[in-house]
Amino acid sequence: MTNARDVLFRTLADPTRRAIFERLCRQGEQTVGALTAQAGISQPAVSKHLGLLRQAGLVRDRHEGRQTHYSAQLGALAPLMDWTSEMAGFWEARFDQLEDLLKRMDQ
Amino acid sequence: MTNARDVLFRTLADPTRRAIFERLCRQGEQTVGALTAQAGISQPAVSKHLGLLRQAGLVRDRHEGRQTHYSAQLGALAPLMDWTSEMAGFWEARFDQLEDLLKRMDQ
DNA sequence: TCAATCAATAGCCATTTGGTTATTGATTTT
DNA sequence: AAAATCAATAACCAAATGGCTATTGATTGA
Repeated sequence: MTNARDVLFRTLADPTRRAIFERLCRQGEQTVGALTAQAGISQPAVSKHLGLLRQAGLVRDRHEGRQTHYSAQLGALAPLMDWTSEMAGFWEARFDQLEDLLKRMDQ
Repeated sequence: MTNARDVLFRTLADPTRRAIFERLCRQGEQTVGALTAQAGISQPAVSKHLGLLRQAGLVRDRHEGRQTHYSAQLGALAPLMDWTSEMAGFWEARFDQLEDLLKRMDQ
């Protein structure tokens, strides 16, 4: 019942987690250590957030020795954009209906 | 510290609440009773969701006798679109940097 | 006027969530 | 080989969240 869109919205809802994702978008690939250094929370907390971001498809990880590098997967934002324009579309459709109605009333 | 964007993401995170907003987008203005009839939760629960949606600027209410009509405020989605394209922008900027680097290496 | 209806609020409860510290497994470094 | 470092996992906890029932206030209908 809980689809990909639900997961996406829920994952992006937390400000700390979104900040981590934003940083990966702005600055590209980062290690867990680098992300922890500026997140203001503990390393395990950061790892947990990264795990959720990965489950949502928003980041991917790359292991290199004992470090793990994470990077943003921008494509994962597509459902978000789709949803937004879908909502905008409904709104416009209703606006057009109203316009038609007014046009008919005018005649 | 908790800005409008935070509120927006947090408000849209819950599937039930988002479904209510979607319905208002698709079908236009609805009363609390109409929304409750298909939400699968109690009237007070629906009212609570509507209260949060209103706080986020996603809906507005209109009182008419003892009924309250709610409608979607599409403009409130702008920060969401802005954020998404901002993220996409960062990604592209880094892509360009990479492209430049490769071009320089090629010479 | 009295009963019925509509929506908001109050008060409560179970679950989820985001954080912590402690530990473990794996890889480097000395 | 032993010590140090990095990131994931485990176990726990407090706070936030989303739901419920009961109630209230306001409006409408009989």
